[in-house]
Amino acid sequence: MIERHLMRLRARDDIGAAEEAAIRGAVSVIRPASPGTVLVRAGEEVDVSILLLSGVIARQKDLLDGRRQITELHVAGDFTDLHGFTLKRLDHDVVALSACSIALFPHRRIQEITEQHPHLGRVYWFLTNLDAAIHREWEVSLGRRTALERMAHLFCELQVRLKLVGLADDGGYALPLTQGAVAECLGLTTVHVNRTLKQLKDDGVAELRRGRLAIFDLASLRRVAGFDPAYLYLEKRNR
Amino acid sequence: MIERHLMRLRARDDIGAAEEAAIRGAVSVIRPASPGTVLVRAGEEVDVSILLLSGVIARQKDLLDGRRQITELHVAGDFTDLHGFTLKRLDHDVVALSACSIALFPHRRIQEITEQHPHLGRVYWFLTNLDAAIHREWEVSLGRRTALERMAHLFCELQVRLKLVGLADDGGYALPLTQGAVAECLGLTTVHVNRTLKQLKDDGVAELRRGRLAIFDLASLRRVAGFDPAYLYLEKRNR
DNA sequence: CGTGCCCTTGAGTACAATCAACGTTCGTGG
DNA sequence: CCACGAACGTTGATTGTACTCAAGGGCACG
Repeated sequence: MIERHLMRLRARDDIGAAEEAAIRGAVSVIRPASPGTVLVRAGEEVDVSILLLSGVIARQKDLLDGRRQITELHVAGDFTDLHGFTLKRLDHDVVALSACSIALFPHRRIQEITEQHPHLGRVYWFLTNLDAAIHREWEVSLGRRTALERMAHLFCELQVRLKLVGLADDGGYALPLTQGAVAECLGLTTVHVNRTLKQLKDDGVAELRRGRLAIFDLASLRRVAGFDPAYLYLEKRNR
Repeated sequence: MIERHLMRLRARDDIGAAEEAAIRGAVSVIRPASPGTVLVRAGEEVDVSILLLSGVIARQKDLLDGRRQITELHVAGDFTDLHGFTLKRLDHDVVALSACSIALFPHRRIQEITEQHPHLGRVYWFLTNLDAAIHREWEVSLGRRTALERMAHLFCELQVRLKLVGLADDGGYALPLTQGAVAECLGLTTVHVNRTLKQLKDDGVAELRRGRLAIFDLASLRRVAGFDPAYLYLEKRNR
């Protein structure tokens, strides 16, 4: 249930039995969400955070004239809005991009955890800082990478993050996104995403079809992207 | 000395005398930094965080071929790398863009603070989440805003952040950046920044000259930017 | 008073956007 | 089971914003 979340934590930190119990005890409601559901609206006060069990969820920001940017994608095991614990309201929407299963984590319990399990509190602080590191890498993509590089970089990032929770291998992974959603991640138009996907496919690198990314050649994909996973902080940390 | 930092904290939260004492007691060395100094190198292990007392500091990421993106600007009162406390090493450089004065804040003291002053711990967690919110807004700029909108938006953001610590008013503020540095913030080239600045000036909105941004018409600047300061979380929070 | 950095402007180019049309897939109801 | 509609995907033609390349000007500092 929250196994993928624990996998994600344990990839980087030792989590003791008492800490695991605290986490398990904090999770309340579990429920499904269908594609397109807005789970949290920007500006709205929040007193729970959402733990994503399966599916893909986006953080997205809209401009008044309809332009839209997705600022981060979330996969199974991620908190989609742990930062809401300190921010109290979000500056962005949280939207299900595919069929999802989510669990709710009341902020009251997060506060208890930070006070009773300081190490676990730091682990959760780390998770929000990891989201910020991902934002920074996306800023680099949006500001300095070409369309092809951006796309390849996104696919590399998701490959690593999904592999960490057992949902990807070197040959690909489930990626239930429309080309429009990919465009909103990459700061491009749907049309240009379509052409860029075609180029990746024609070059024998990867192909996105029917909700699955097939990676023909992971080394090529990483080369095209100029991918360095350091920003994902994959190494194990000490207490 | 760390007055601007306290101003920044108190703009959003009540900070008690014991908390203030804990902060003051944690700050060790104070030293200057000249323009261009790299204060922290990406990948390097860190055990202190930097509190900026005056000047402008950038977080910047470089690609192998020399392309560079600044992911956030810091002004007096900001921590430039509080996230280093949980990340242990940074995914970006920290670079002085102007003459600066900085104070060092050992991570050991941050850990003590979070354990002895849980509320203050949450305030510092909040600060790192605020940086993430700024990153998200920059993603929107880089992905979806035009050059003119991006530039106006950056100038609006800095106006608000500097006003909070008493370093800006509606007529402008000191902004000791080269056009090249502005370009690295906005994902543009120096040449295009020069032309976009000229447009802002010719339109009677604002002018950047000799290290100072003169704002002719703040309302116009905000209109051009489509600026909404909600992402800066300016409202006072309760414990 | 020269040297280097930064700023400015012009001319030509390219990457991605826009506009437009058509094709495909999938879910739904008849 | 098939017909239909809507959403998603594909392709072509054209336009435009921002990049590149290039050269000259201003200013500060030694």
